[in-house]
Amino acid sequence: MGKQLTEMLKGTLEGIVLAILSGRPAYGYEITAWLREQGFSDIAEGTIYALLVRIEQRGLVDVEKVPSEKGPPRKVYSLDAQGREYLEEFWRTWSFLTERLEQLRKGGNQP
Amino acid sequence: MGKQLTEMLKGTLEGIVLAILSGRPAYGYEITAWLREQGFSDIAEGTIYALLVRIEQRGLVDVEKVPSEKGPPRKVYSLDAQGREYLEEFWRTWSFLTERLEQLRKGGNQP
DNA sequence: TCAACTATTCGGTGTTGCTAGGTACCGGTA
DNA sequence: TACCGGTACCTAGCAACACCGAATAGTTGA
Repeated sequence: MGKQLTEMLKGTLEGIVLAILSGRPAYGYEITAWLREQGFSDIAEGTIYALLVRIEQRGLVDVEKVPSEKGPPRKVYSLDAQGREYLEEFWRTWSFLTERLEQLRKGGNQP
Repeated sequence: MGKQLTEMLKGTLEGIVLAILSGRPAYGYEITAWLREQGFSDIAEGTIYALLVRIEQRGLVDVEKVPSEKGPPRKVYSLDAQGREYLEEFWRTWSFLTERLEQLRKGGNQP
């Protein structure tokens, strides 16, 4: 899509990945591939891996190394309690934003 | 709200301001005050001014200096044709994002 | 052996919002 | 007069994030 999406993803991509992990555990390569299928065609692999490192360091996920049949071992991430809490806060913040933008879109903008 | 909102605003704040200007011309101080009323309580003034400079340099807005009764002259910004086009693309990108996130929130996440 | 796929990592870059100041003009008050 | 608060704008330095490009490493099949 372009540069606008890149900037919008700042802050939301983290929530997206956490939301994915709230469904079930997953590893980086898998997440990247899935996102591409969903239309996030130009998401960089490096971006996802860096994000995963970040949320791991913040203690939002548990990690387990699992051998793969076809390649190097996978690092499988799963949401922990703190991650679930953080995800809920993410949804609240997201709702706040979407509500304001919905208002603006409807033309309810009287500054 | 916190750090999550700060990151989310990257990319969307620009659209928000453009959307405001699509309603009617406005100046920085006014926009900041209005956003604070709308719940964006911790938006920094400097952020808005820097953003306005940016969109001006990109040719998305017209600027007019208007004297004020109580203070220095105001710089009143209004959306031009290119800005309107850019705003439409913003809405398309925004729709794309919200649709994916709506899906994820509903639990339609099978990575 | 070489290519292709799987899987992760890393350094450097550009954009963005925040912090924390500063400048300047005006009206009211002590 | 001197000073403060409200109005209005600007700026330099910082941190966080996504992207780019490349490297590394294991497995399978031609």
